[in-house]
Amino acid sequence: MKFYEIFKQKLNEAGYKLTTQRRVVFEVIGANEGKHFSPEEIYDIVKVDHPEIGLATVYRTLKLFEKIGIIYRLNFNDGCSRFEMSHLDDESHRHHHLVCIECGKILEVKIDSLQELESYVEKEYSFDIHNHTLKFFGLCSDCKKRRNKCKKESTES
Amino acid sequence: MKFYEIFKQKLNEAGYKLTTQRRVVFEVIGANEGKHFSPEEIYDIVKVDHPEIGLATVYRTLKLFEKIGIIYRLNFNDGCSRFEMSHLDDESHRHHHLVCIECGKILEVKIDSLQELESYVEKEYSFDIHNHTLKFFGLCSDCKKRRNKCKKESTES
DNA sequence: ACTCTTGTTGATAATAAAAATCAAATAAGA
DNA sequence: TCTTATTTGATTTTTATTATCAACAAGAGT
Ligand SMILES: [Zn+2]
Ligand SMILES: [Zn+2]
Ligand SMILES: [Zn+2]
Ligand SMILES: [Zn+2]
Repeated sequence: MKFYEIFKQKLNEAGYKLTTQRRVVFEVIGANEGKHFSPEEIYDIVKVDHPEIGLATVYRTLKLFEKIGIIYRLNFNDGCSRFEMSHLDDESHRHHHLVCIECGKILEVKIDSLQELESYVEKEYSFDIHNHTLKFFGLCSDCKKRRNKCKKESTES
Repeated sequence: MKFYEIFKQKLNEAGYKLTTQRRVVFEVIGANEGKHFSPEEIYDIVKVDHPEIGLATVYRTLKLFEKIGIIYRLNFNDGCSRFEMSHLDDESHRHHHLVCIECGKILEVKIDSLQELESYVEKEYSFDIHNHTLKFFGLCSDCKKRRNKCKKESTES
């Protein structure tokens, strides 16, 4: 798969080193499409073949991957962040999530409308929609201006 | 406003008492439409007129309000839950949020499309969309069945 | 208004996710 | 290989949220 090449490239572009720990975490997430792992869950999988890797490193790595656009951070209101690979080679594949308020099961939806989507989902997945949430992440006009003016003292967050 | 009457009714229907603490928290949220307060922020406002009310009560009350549908819990990935009044008398008013990834500012969007919405937002708000998240909350087919069969031993979560 | 019962509260301790610390280890370029 | 800035593992710290529990108060019935 070429995901790995893109991953290495993104790391490099951002000025980060390719370490064993980062490669291993990347592989765990990449090998589990459709899953939405928490840091602890990823840590448990990583430990099997690499017991020397620490939990703190998993947290750090996930934060870094999110920052450089390798993964998405998801929130299902279950007390922790969850992560999935971002579709590096096809950004249009961004999918939506169905969260069961009873059993917590998470289903993925591969289409991108909303009005149609709701009725489609209710029928096709036999899912009773109680609520939905839509968020946009981006830059407001103020920050676009500010970002253009002062590109100098850009330090890490 | 009739919000308060609906609030009292919902509390009553669910078998909860109307306490001073609950009334005060309700008033703080109701008097701040367009805001998205964290528990701590609500606590700070509540304290001004009611220093006897404790933080734990604010957390408990918010959780209760969410459960009976008085408020929505929002997540902007800033380390805490945030809350806003649900539109009790007009459910169709559910709005969407613009979250600036730089300054954290939150803007509200009052329309309900998505494809049109994206281009509308980019122009009208001069906002660069980097990402969006859509979640549906509801019941999957399995749980609908299960819920129909065993409505007996329904205890609190 | 008084009582009784049960839900509720305030103060505090307990949890748990995530971040910070820091000496030791290591990737990557010369 | 050597150098050096980056990264890591183990651990502690931080902080949002929940649990605990005795004291308290809402609301139904008298
Ligand atoms: Zn997904
Ligand atoms: Zn379910
Ligand atoms: Zn809002
Ligand atoms: Zn901004």
